[in-house]
Amino acid sequence: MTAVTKYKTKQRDQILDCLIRNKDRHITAVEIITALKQGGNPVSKATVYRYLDKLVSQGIVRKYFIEEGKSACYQYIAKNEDCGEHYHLKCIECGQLIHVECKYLEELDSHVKFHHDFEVDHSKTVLYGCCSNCTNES
Amino acid sequence: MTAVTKYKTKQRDQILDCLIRNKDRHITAVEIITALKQGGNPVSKATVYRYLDKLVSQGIVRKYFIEEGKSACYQYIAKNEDCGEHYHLKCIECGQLIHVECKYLEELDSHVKFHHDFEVDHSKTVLYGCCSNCTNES
DNA sequence: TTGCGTGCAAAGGTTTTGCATGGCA
DNA sequence: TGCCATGCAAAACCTTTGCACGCAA
Repeated sequence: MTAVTKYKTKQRDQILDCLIRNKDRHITAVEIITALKQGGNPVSKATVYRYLDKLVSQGIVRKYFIEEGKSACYQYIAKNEDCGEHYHLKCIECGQLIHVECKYLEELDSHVKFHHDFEVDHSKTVLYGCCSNCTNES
Repeated sequence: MTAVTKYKTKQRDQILDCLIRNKDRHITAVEIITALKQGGNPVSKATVYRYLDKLVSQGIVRKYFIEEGKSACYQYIAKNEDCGEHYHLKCIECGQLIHVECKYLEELDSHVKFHHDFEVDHSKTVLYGCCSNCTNES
């Protein structure tokens, strides 16, 4: 967490809007850039990357690395959803992010903590795999 | 799984050796290239990447995408250790990768599968957090 | 001898950075 | 007015690919 966003600008509104419009899926930086350009409000690459970084360090947006090391994906986290406390399942196929509120998974934390001496950071941890829809289709 | 390794070459031996020497941690392609160069047995980038791909598709080496989307990490999987079955904990501070063989965590799979209808892919999943050493230091 | 493997260089793609300009507060 | 934000272009990186040559079997 380096600098903090101080100014409100048209570009930042655009970027955040785009993320919110796609809050039910993840989206790459390039997709954001393309979408804004097509929408008639182009924003430069540098600005998009710089702002995304800030949003991530502020916890407003989550960053994923799934596409074979290629490009990072970003997804807006709604403020009222308290994502710090639960686990996330991310479907590799469709990109769906599933929020899981589950006692069993919460116990996982204490298990890992006491038996493996390791403190899990939920904000950075995602269980990758395949959701039921995608499992059935393939 | 595309092509299969047919020839045994000096370069391949070097690469595999390097992976085995570092079997207790993950290592990037660039690190392998550098190590071999410094060891007096340089192997070209292309060869390293191409061979790593093969090793991965043969299941001899595992590929991770953890380092902030930058470069992929590779780690040799000893044949008798069935790494497909266990979880990985990655310390955000020191970068240590911890292999966890644990019944509790194995149960996690079936739990997630039956209760949340989601099939976890171990090869892509890493639990991020802080190991005991780093927790104590900070 | 055959055909896979290697090396080099170039290309491809994503992300970062330097620097001058623009614009919010 | 003072900074921060933006845009552009260039650079930095990692990885892939084309092609000719080398070498294992």
